[in-house]
Amino acid sequence: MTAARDDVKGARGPATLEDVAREAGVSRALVSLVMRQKPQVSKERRARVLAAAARLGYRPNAMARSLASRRSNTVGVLLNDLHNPFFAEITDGIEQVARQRGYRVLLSTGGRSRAREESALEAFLESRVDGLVLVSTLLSEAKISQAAGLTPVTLVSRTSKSPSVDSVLTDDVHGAELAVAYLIELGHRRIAHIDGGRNPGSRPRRQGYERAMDAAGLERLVVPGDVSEISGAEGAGRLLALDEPPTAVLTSNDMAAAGAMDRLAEAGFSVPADISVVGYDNTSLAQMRQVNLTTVDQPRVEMGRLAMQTVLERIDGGRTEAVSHVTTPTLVVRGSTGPVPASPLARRARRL
Amino acid sequence: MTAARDDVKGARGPATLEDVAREAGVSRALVSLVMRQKPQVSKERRARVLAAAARLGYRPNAMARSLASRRSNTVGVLLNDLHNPFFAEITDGIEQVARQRGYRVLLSTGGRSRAREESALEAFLESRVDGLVLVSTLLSEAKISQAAGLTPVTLVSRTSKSPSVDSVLTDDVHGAELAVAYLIELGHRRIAHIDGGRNPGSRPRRQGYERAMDAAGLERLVVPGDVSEISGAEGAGRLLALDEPPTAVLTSNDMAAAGAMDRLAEAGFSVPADISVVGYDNTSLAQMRQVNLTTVDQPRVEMGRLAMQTVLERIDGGRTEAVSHVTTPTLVVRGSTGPVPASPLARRARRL
DNA sequence: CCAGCTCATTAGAGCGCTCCAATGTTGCCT
DNA sequence: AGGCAACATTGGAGCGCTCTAATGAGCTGG
Repeated sequence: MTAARDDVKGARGPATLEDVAREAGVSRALVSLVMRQKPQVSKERRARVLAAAARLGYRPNAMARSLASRRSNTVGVLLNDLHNPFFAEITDGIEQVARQRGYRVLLSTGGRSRAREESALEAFLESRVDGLVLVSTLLSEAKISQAAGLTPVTLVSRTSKSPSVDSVLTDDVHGAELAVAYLIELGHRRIAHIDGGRNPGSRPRRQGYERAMDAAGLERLVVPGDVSEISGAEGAGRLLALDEPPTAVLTSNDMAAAGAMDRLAEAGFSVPADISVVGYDNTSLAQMRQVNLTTVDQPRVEMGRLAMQTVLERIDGGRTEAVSHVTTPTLVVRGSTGPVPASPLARRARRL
Repeated sequence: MTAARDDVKGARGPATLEDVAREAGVSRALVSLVMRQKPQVSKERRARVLAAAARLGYRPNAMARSLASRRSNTVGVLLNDLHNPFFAEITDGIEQVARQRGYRVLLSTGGRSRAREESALEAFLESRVDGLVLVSTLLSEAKISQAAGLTPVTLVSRTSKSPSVDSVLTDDVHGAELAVAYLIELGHRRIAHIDGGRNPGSRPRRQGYERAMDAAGLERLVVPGDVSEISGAEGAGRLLALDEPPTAVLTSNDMAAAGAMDRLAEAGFSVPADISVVGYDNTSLAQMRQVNLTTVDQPRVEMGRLAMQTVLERIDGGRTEAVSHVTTPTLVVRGSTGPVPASPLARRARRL
């Protein structure tokens, strides 16, 4: 009845293929065939092996399996920041495809630190994952193409010159342009941008902002920042400290926008009556009614799916030329934007 | 200059220990010793090996290493829901300790689905992780103790009768009592609870609610739900449809609270003027000024740290008796709660 | 000057699995 | 009845590493 292990030379860890073979009275190879669902096994043998395996509570050792087969059936996913809902949504897409294709997904975070991303990457490489999806990674070009030399790599929200790296992205320049164009349409002239720093995606977004401002003949107003709530708040603080604060702000992502709105509210400004705010990503955060943020949508789940498909094309399909999928962003108008206030100067005067 | 590989019988994957040994003119064992930073290696040899390894771009194969050493130096972390910031914060704590103790963390999500959690657990078990942290897991008692029989398991926000499973939790009964007591103090009598369903943590929270209501001689009002924004919104909808809606609501977590507030706003109710809302977890969500949610704080990062420490005590320290760390929740009062409205009936009349 | 040590180094046997070539076994056709 | 497919099954050689016990070198002391 009982486990039927612990017999030969005492309990030694979990049951192995060999134990199952002995228990079923067949060869190790046969058990291996059964475990891998190979067709060329007779019904009776298969049943016998399965029964023996169940009796012993056998669970294949993934390491041994990968070592021998040289495939781990696993794709590593490196997430820039677990706190940003954007990454959860990308991951949803990744997992959908992985599940349906029988792949395993292993997640790791960089915590918005390049050093931590590097060590996570190293760990994935040492584990010999079959492929890698790097989402908004902070990793250097060099590290990325080095990794790509070892295993298929797909970048999400980030580009690479390397000819062996695929990518899935959104046309962020265009996204930012959409946002700025909309603000201009609302009558805003003094439109600021809180930069996203060295985060991938931030550069094209700033470029889009600049391009749209230039095209409209408006003066650029960029303050440094990154993609966290804190930095959004700081950026807003900087803008409010100006002699002539902007009437609208485009941030580099939704979290920064939330931080900015927070700070604006704290300073007694009302959004959008006094100042309009536009985010980027259309994460669940932006969708909350309390936040109700006008933002630029990226098809996150679809991007995740695409990324997984792309990496699998190299793993299974043997594709070798780099591909780059670029999706089109759309503006989602919500309550954080409104017409330019009648007299911005009056407001400023009030504050003095 | 170049890679110096691809020589013997063509390019065959990444460099191995053996390649390095050959390159350095030493035995495989010596290279192994150097790689594992063992002290008993002479300075010159060590340098020679390191140089050879660098020259070949050698990267140890984690699978082979684990297979041979029977340790993976990796702890698997199973997260219930990547979308809930609660889990990101727990993970922060886990990673802090892992990093400082030289352990590797592998993340996996259940996506709030028991089946998916089961397959993620299975994957971890097959990979022979050295330990497991299950955060708010939906897994059955049976699966959990089965897993615990194979590797150290620490539960976060969940209990288990199994004598081989450790846990880190918050006194949720007390937390919910705090919240209800506060609402009562504000004058509320009609206080509802949107249940968290089968999610771990939800039961004690409901019990705390019930206990506090009973103690105050108030009538319980519980509607079903779970821990998502959607369910919070639905729960709020149910409550609003009552003949006599409550003047205050305690939800099972912050996300549900956000959903509920969303729905209340949609229905034209103002929070807290018409109705007070209390969440649970004090996640970053609750802290946002736009949400500004009164909630029950759990020391999330500390809980994550504790969980990792606990699992490492079994792995490294050899502890075998189960331990259970219970932290104390505190109420964080913010803007979503206020005194009971003067005439709740008037408001109701207004809606008819 | 060599026994007796210490210490760096190495050979070799696994770890648990996959995979290929080789070995039965059965059935079918002529 | 003999021969040959076709198929199920197996032995054994790895996969890349660790670990133990054994080896060899260098040193000390009597």
